[in-house]
Parts: sequence; C-alpha cells; structure tokens
Amino acid sequence: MTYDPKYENKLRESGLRPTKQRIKICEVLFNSTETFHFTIKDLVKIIENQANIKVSLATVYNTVHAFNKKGYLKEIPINSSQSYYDTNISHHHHFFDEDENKLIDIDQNDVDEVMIKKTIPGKKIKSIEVIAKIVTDN
Amino acid sequence: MTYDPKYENKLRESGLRPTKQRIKICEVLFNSTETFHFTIKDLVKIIENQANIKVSLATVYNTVHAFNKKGYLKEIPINSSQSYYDTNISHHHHFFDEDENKLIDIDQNDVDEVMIKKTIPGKKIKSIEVIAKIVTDN
DNA sequence: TCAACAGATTAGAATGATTTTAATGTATGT
DNA sequence: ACATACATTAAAATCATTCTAATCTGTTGA
Ligand SMILES: [Mn+2]
Ligand SMILES: [Mn+2]
Ligand SMILES: [Zn+2]
Ligand SMILES: [Zn+2]
Repeated sequence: MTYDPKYENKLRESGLRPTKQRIKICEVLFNSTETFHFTIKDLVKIIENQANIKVSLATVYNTVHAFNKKGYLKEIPINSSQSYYDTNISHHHHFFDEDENKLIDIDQNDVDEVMIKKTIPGKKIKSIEVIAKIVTDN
Repeated sequence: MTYDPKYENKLRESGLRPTKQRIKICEVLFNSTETFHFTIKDLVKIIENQANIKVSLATVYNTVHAFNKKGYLKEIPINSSQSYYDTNISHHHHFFDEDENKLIDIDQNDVDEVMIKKTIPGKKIKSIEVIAKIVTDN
C-alpha cells in the first residue's frame, strides 16, 4: 500500500509503519497551513467528523506520543486534567486563557529571549517554555 | 481551642477554620525555613511520618487547593500525572529535572525579566512562568 | 454555658485521562 | 504467498483527583 510520502516519512521517522489510521491522523495534524493546539479528545472528535474510518483511542495516543517524542508535535506544559499538544513546533511561547481553556501562540519575536544564568552541573537545558496565564480584565 | 496564630491566620484568610488536621498540614508546609516543592502524595507521606494524627486525602486536597487559591502556595505548571506545588511563593522560575522528576528553583535574579509585547484585547496577564527542562548532559 | 448549626472530616465511591492487555489484523521483506 | 514483526482494537486496569454522604466539631448567640 502506498501513501502520501510526506506523511509516510513522518511516520517512518517516528518509528511507525504507515497504516490508514495513522495516515488519517497525519491528515488532521499536518494537512492544514494553520497550526493548532489540541487535546487527545479534540483530535478524536476531529477524526470522527472527517473520517470514513474509525481510529481507536489507543492508536491515537500511541501515534501522538511517537510524534511528540520525535519532535513533530510539542506537548505544552499546563496544569490541566488533559495534555495539550501543538502542531506548531517552532520555538515560541503561549498565553493560556483560563476563561476559555485555550492556548494562544506568542511569537518568538514578541518575547525577549529567556536567558538563564544558573546552571546545574551535569545537566543541560532541553527546552525553555514560557506560559503566561491570562484572564478577563475588568 | 487555640492554635499557633501564624497558622490560624493563614487558614482563616484562606476561608478555612483551624482544625487539628489543617494545623498539621500547616506545620509541614510552613514550619521550615526552607521552601520546597511537593506533590499531594509527597505531602501525605510527610504527614504520615510525623503525625500522631491521621489526615484524610480529601482534607489534604481541600486544604492545598484553598492555600493555592489564596496564594499561600503556588501550583507549578508541568506536564505530569500529578500536580506539583511550591511553598516558595516569591516570584521565581524553575528547572524541571526530567531524570529525577524534580523541580529546582531559579532565582528571579538568574533570569532576565520576561517581557511579552503581544497583548490580547480584554485580557490581562495573571502570571508568567518559565519552565526549563533539563536532562543529564553526556 | 450550651444547644444549634454551619462547616469539617472521612472512607469509600465515582470520574476521567491515560495506559495496558490480549486477541485479531496488516505491512513488509523474501 | 509466507512468515513475522508490528499495529489495531475493545475493553479492562490504573491512578490522580473529585465527589458523596454519613458523622463529627468549631463557633456563635441565647
Ligand atoms: Mn503523555
Ligand atoms: Mn488542582
Ligand atoms: Zn503554540
Ligand atoms: Zn520553586
């Protein structure tokens, strides 16, 4: 079976074989010119709405985790009962709207680069995330 | 019944009556000169080790949530199966050691103040958190 | 002082996201 | 086409957190 090589590559590089379920997930995640933020529940809902095929929760979790590990998706650190993921893997930061429970991108240019003077012996920095919580102003 | 007024005040200001369970929680959280990071499970374990009294999980959750809401504790945003809290409520940031699953304080002086140029109409910034994930360097 | 009651405690049940299981199905190299 | 490693799935398990509802206690005002 042969699939859109763009998706097949992403899957193989993530250590996964291309299957129709995974290709469907790729179509939802990587088709659009717009990036977006989502939870697993969001993603399942989108797939259900578009799809002629059914994808089990387990497969959605497995695939998202593999993409996150490979770096094709980013998990955004918020305290929430669910994990939030981002299809925008460029270096950028976030507002988290606590009224709407929604992430909003902050372009890298809109935040001065975060410089941390402290270091921990034997450890290296893997990522730096800035989360600014926002609420209705009144 | 009368209790250490330091703890009684914190409790009343958080909208809670002083009870022996809650005072015990206060002793663990606020007695030490050192601040620390903890999960609910950590806190329950510390209480069990020190205490002559038993405190139910429900009471621990309720009390921690009230202190967090009032600002006597801070919840630290990490993606983890459990919530992390901080008894250090001064403005500061964190390393998260992914090998040890441990938070490490970064003094405010060790990070340039984060300035965000972007604004969202009708919304105000409630907090800004910087999380730097660290891993063993080799 | 003390009864009345609002609020607190608790064990255990419920919830809900995530992970695991194990039976069945499929992609891939030969 | 075959063998095999990997994938899919429904359902169960896990586990942090929240809820419930029965019982208890701090507080207050008569
Ligand atoms: Mn995860
Ligand atoms: Mn919480
Ligand atoms: Zn984003
Ligand atoms: Zn801290």
